[in-house]
Amino acid sequence: MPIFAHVCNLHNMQAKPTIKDIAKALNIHHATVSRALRGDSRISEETRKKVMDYATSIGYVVDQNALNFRNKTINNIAVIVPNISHNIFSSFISLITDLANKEGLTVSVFQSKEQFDIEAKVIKTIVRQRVGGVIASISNETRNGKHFEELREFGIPLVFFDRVCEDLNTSKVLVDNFEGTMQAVGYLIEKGYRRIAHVTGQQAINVFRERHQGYLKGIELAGLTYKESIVIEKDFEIADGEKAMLALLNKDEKPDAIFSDSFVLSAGVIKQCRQSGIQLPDELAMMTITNDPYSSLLVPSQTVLEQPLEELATSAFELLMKAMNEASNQPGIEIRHHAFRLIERESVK
Amino acid sequence: MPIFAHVCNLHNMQAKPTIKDIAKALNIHHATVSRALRGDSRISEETRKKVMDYATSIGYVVDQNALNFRNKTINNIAVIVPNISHNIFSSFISLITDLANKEGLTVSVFQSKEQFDIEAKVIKTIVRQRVGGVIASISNETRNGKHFEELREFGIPLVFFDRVCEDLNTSKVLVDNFEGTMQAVGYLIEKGYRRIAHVTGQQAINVFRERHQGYLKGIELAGLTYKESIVIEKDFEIADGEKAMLALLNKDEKPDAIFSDSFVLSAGVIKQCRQSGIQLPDELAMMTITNDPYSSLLVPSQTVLEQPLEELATSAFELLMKAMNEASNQPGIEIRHHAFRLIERESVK
DNA sequence: CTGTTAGCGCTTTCAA
DNA sequence: TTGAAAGCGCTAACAG
Repeated sequence: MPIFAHVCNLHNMQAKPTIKDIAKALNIHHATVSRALRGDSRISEETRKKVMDYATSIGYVVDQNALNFRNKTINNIAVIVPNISHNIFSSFISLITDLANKEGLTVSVFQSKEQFDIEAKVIKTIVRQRVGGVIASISNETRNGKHFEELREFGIPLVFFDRVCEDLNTSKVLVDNFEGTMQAVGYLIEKGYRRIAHVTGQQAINVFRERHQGYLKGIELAGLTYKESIVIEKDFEIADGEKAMLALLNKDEKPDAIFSDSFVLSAGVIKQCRQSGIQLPDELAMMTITNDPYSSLLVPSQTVLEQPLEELATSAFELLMKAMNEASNQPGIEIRHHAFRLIERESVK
Repeated sequence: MPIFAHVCNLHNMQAKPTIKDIAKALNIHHATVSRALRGDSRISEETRKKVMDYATSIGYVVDQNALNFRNKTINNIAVIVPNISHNIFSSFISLITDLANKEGLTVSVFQSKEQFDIEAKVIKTIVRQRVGGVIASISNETRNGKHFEELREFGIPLVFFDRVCEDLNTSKVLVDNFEGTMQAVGYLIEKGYRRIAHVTGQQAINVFRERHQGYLKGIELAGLTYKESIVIEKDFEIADGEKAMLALLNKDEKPDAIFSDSFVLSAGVIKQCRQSGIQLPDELAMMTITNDPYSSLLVPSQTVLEQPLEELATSAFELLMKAMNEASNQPGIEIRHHAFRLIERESVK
């Protein structure tokens, strides 16, 4: 239960000047003030200047809430991610914020903490807020998109990125997980590795399933037999990477390369290798999805498949703007795919 | 110039049910509906149930915008940070988001990108939005808090954290930079280091100035003479850390320990050391402010002064709530200090 | 060029 | 226990 009031009470604050205050002071009608302020061409230059000057002098600032309310317009969007503090999501939010602000939109952030219940609650909040649009990446626990339907009912456009609800007919921004992983596995094989293991996530989530399928395809294409994978079910922590590596080391046949679906997991793998005395990259090669700012600082520096975050954010924002500027009866669904970029470093020899 | 419309046009979307729709369908007055929905005790149980059931059946959701507008209340807060994607800030935002959502408040995020002009623009946007309150950490370029004054004029409470405007009489949440750094330098001296250099930021910003003063005090207390510092003026990048280290190596007397004000800078220092063949930690000890999730993964793992982020976020949020629930004529300013926590790892022997 | 009027969705007096 | 009326700040249609 909230320990503070739900909302900020502004009743006893000094009154902020409104167009009516300006109108009264200048002996004109507040509609005229409104028009002058918005630069309506029919207003005389004289009146316009008078209004502008007075408005500035008393520190008038338009009330965006009243404006939105009156016009049935909304100037903010919501971003829902599993975890705001994870670099990939905070970088994404940073990019979206810049794009949105440039368009006069503000950005509200929400996180599901990888929990379905929180995600559902967040959506309810967003509907109440009547935001203009939503960009979302789903939680690990999410199995279908029913809870997102309410957005559509309220005409709130929705764009998914990266982790998506496949059962929902909305715009989506995706990375070519299957292709990328398959090629990455091919790259490792080309470099001479033969026992490649895959550390991945929930197979119910599109990104991890596609990557695993890409991994299997890559192995199959090369006619190899070794395939081992460790699936981390919950949120990725460093400890999960350690455990995954330990599990792989305890198998009869040990891997000579790891393909990891996350920087955090790779960090754990490295940690475990240090503890187990495995020499990197000599005894074990590593390849990771996502180019974290610190991928190049690990020892050995990590060869990665970089997600083109800027492209993802730009696409997601463009698709959302498209949806927001369209009538709700013209869906205008679009699905965009972006390719990974291979960055070669020391973790693969 | 924006390439999209500034706002989302909802005119041609299906109408969302309002209390009037419910009233009409049930042949009662919309005021009654309003009361029933909010559980007003004067409404008969029969009417209440009828209204509730019908509201649910047609998917009625209160319009928070209209509510805020009508009640002159606001249920969202803004957070301004230099850069959303920097771990310390995204972690902070993550914590604030959780606290705020628990109170029924949403969080809008803004970033200054370390630029004064953007910071000033962001504040104007926030005033227009009439948010309920603001939590901010200032940009490297900010020299005074004049541009924040408008918030006060509009009765919008403001709480600073970490990097603050010292000329502004607002609530602030601070870390004991002077004390912490002084003690950290003492710790290094105790470990036998005698030539400790400081890699820091803009001395106009409270945190960096206080840390540098703490550094100097620590040196002075031990009666040492070596003091070298490199000041990074702009946003911290890995390259800045590299350059700083290079500069220190080119001095006549080389340091035997580095005290770095940022994880990113430390990352650069390590990189440069590798390039210059400096053995860490044997030839050079390192100590860093901020316990990044990856501090322990660097080689050598980094001994750090951890900022108690959770405490900072909790304090900042509490102070903001306090300010939001008070009349604007009762300032209720409070300044809270939090201590660093020393985490010993391998970078100091 | 400017004033009048009405109303967005909701709550809150004041009556009944 | 419910209805009627007013109004938050702003804009837009209509009139002049």
